[in-house]
Amino acid sequence: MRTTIKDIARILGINVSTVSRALKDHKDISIETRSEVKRVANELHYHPNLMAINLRNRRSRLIGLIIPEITMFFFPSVIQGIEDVLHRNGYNLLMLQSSDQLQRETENVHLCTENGVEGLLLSVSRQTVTTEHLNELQTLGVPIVLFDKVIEKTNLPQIIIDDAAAAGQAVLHLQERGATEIVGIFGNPNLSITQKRIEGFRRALLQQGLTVRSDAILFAENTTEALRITRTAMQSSAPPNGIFTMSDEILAGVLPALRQEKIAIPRQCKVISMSDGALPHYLEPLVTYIHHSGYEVGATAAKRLCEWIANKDLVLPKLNILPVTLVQQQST
Amino acid sequence: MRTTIKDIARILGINVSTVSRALKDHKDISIETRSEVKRVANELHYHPNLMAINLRNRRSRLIGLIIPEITMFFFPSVIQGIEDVLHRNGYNLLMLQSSDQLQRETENVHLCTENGVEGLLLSVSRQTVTTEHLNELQTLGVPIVLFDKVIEKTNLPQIIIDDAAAAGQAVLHLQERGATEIVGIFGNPNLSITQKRIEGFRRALLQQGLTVRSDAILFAENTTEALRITRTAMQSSAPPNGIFTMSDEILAGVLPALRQEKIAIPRQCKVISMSDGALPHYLEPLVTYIHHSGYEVGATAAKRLCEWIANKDLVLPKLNILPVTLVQQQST
DNA sequence: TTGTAGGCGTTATCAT
DNA sequence: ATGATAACGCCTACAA
Repeated sequence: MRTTIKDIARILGINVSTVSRALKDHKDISIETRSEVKRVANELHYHPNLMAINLRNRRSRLIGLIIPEITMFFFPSVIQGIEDVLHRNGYNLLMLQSSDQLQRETENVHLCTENGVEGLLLSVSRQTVTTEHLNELQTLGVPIVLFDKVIEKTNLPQIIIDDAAAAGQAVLHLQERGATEIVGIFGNPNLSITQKRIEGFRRALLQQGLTVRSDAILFAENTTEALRITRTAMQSSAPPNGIFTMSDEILAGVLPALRQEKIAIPRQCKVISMSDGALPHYLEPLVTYIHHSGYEVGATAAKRLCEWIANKDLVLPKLNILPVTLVQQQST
Repeated sequence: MRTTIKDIARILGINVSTVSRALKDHKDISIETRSEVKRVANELHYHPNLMAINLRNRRSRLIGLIIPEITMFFFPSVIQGIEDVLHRNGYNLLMLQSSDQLQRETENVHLCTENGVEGLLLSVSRQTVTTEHLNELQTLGVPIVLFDKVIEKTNLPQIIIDDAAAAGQAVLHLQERGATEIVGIFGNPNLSITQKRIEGFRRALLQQGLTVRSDAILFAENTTEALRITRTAMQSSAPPNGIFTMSDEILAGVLPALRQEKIAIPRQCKVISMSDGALPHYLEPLVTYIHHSGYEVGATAAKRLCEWIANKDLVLPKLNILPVTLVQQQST
């Protein structure tokens, strides 16, 4: 049985309200009483019961985080950014995975509602196209901030990078380095980040007067598929001499594929990726990438959320677009 | 204002207890009342308040997870394993990072106590040498399971791999493949996993009659240090022809270092690592590794914890040692 | 079949 | 300076 303020009150022969106040150094309580109370509290290893406090105060100090899946790419640093900021603001993190399923995402939203989270950070699943499942939280006035994998049609604030521009910049760079036949490999096409990166990619191809091959835009749901699809592309009669990958996950398949196909990088084929800057440094050759910081995305999302919670009247800008930078290495 | 059973009761002109029971299909309540209650509950978007329920039931359905840091290696899959199992058992995950600091770890234990977690999964920081800071939770009878980065001197159950054997197996393999001058690169020496891997490494060297070089055991706190230290080793008058790395994090520095030093792998130097099996497949050449599954470690830890919570009298075995397997690739 | 009342641990309000 | 009490939302004997 854990000690409660009742226990302390009983032992000291005083009232619970006195104990409660003494514990938080309320100035009405005499110094002696305060120290007495604290002494006993210490002896009995008293710890306040947050469930009771939260119930009473109608605050949970809990923030929900729902992401598709914790892979080794991108999300670890995002979570770090989130956890750091939340911790500094006195919030705790309720971590939930949707496994890229709308149903699990919806379940998780329920859980957030029921646990009384004060805010939600959400990166949506592949199957999510509306914000309907967020209504219950929104109705309760719980701030929600989307990040990375967001939804277009919504008024919820979003923390993202300029996906289209980043993809465009990549194409430009490939061209400058001499690539003429460029292929882009993208993730799940339902995601808005995929759409935007495709759009930027395609527009850049056109603007640079580059040929838009029939296989210019390829899709891979994971690393394995990326490997397979790349090999196929390289075995075609007219293999590309420039490849853009929209994520580390895809890049991780592309490089081994090129190796298996004995393609010299960058001589026969140049490679550029979007990345948060870890994987490209482990690969051979070192891969040129458009850097977008997962940590920053997470930290910014958390920061905005905290601001919003602190001031419910605050209207966050709908878009918070983080900068990206080109890091040139050996693959281009 | 969120709807409560009171609201529903008032609207229907019945008692809250009736509502409470109707909501959970208590058989005493008439079918009509039940459906009436549910109808209204739905209309008003009723969601039970878990803070209240938990307070009343003295259960939080919350499991605390404290890890040093969410890096891209190992922990993502561990967390996946944990989340999967907990979700299946109806628990939620309170995620906390210690940033490898005992003080933050202790703070986090407090948070767990105050949030009333029903169990704790802990992978300790570099600075943690005793379980003193867990006393408050243990006193309350909250089950604690350690995993991966554990502490030797404790009775708490631990989910680990056979670290010493794994390191030994690695040495054996290096030798079989022809390495004679073997160096091991290890992480923080305070951690028990480091100690055990060193022990297994050293013992295997001796047992195989291999020379134990003065630089046989090197330490690197992170990828960058691993890179630096490897370059230094390779520049020495007698560079090793076999390297064992105890983790992906270190391996990620070693391979680029060998590349920079223009060392041919495996011809001039063979490389083997312990890994959960992602990174070795991205590197060039593909790296041979002793596979230990992060997912299994996480899932097992969570499973054991749930069993223990379900049956407090259960005495978990102190050690739960998961198997490892050798995956040979091109680097040896 | 439904209602009443007490309590989970805490705090805020009002008294004393 | 301290005490009494009600309330946060829910559940459960026990009573009716």
